[in-house]
Amino acid sequence: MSHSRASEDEVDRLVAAWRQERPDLDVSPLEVLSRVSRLSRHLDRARRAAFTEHDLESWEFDVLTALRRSGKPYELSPGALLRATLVTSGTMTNRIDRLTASGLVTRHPDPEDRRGVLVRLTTLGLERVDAAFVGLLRRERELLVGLGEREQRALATLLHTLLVPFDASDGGAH
Amino acid sequence: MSHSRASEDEVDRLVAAWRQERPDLDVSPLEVLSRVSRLSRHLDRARRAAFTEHDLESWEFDVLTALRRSGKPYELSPGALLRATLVTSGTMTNRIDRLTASGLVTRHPDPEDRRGVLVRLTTLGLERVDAAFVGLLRRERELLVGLGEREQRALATLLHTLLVPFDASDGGAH
DNA sequence: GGAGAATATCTCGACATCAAGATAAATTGG
DNA sequence: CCAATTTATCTTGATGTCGAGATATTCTCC
Repeated sequence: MSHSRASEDEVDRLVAAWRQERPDLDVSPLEVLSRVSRLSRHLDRARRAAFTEHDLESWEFDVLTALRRSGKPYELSPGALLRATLVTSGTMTNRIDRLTASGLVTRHPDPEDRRGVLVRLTTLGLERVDAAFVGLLRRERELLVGLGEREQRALATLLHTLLVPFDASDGGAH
Repeated sequence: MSHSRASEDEVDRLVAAWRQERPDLDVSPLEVLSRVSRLSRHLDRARRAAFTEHDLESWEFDVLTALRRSGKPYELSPGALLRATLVTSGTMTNRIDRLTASGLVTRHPDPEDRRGVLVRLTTLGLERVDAAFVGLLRRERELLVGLGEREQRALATLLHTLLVPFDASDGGAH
């Protein structure tokens, strides 16, 4: 059985080059993980393009969606937000500052913990993130046209397996 | 047939939350693409940790490996390097400057094009990148233990399909 | 109930990246 | 063979992120 591929991607070339230069090494892990990295890189660009239509930066979208999907009253602590977005606390403080300045979120003291703060989506923030999310899904669907429904599910499952060890434990970056 | 999953990853939680909040939307693209992004993020961290053992930063490794796998005389133009690493030209200039300062590469005029420059790996650079590459492969293999050989190939093929549209066309970022 | 550890957030300085534009050389067409 | 365009690299300024440490509050447990 031959699994002929329509054409090469950059990782095919990269792996072929390594096999030439280091035939003593098994570079097969790159077939998976270099593709993940490179695809993520391309995705970032596509996402950025999708968001400019809605006057949002990628980092803004990441924070706003975390709040949006938490449900009413669209409110989370900075700590919860940094765990959701995989950035450090200093970065999150900065992001919240800027989102506050542009009127998309507000900061409130946590009534149950005086160390804490709660970040809440404003009406404007809610509108923006909902619009941008619909646009993002449309673009993402386009990126996936090469795969059938069954293949998409298979891919999701395989990625899931790789992700569990990371997400099951704590998550780092504080 | 039931494909029961051992446990949840963060994307399972994220998708479930969206289905609760926006049952009108089909968020299935996230099952694939959010996993790609998050996995890439975790990978970056793992790679960073692997490289510190060899006194290298991730960005240094990216440039040095591109040179390494190009074969003797381990020499590429800045333009070729930026296409290989998906960064902009300003970034690449900066990287080459710093790699030159730390003695891992040298810059030479291109004998065939006086606009051009060739970046060449030094002996030190070659040693470092070879050592780091072996270390990286070891770590990456550990990250893939959850998948059998057959599954890894399937995953690579599916990712390949998504990647081709990006890599077949030009690649952007100049 | 008090000392010490843990937690939550913020501050600040260093730094890598990007985007846009500058410079220089090569290529193309008339 | 010259002008216009394209290509290759570098420069510059703005910005987002990280990492380490500061501050304030809560938790643990003796």
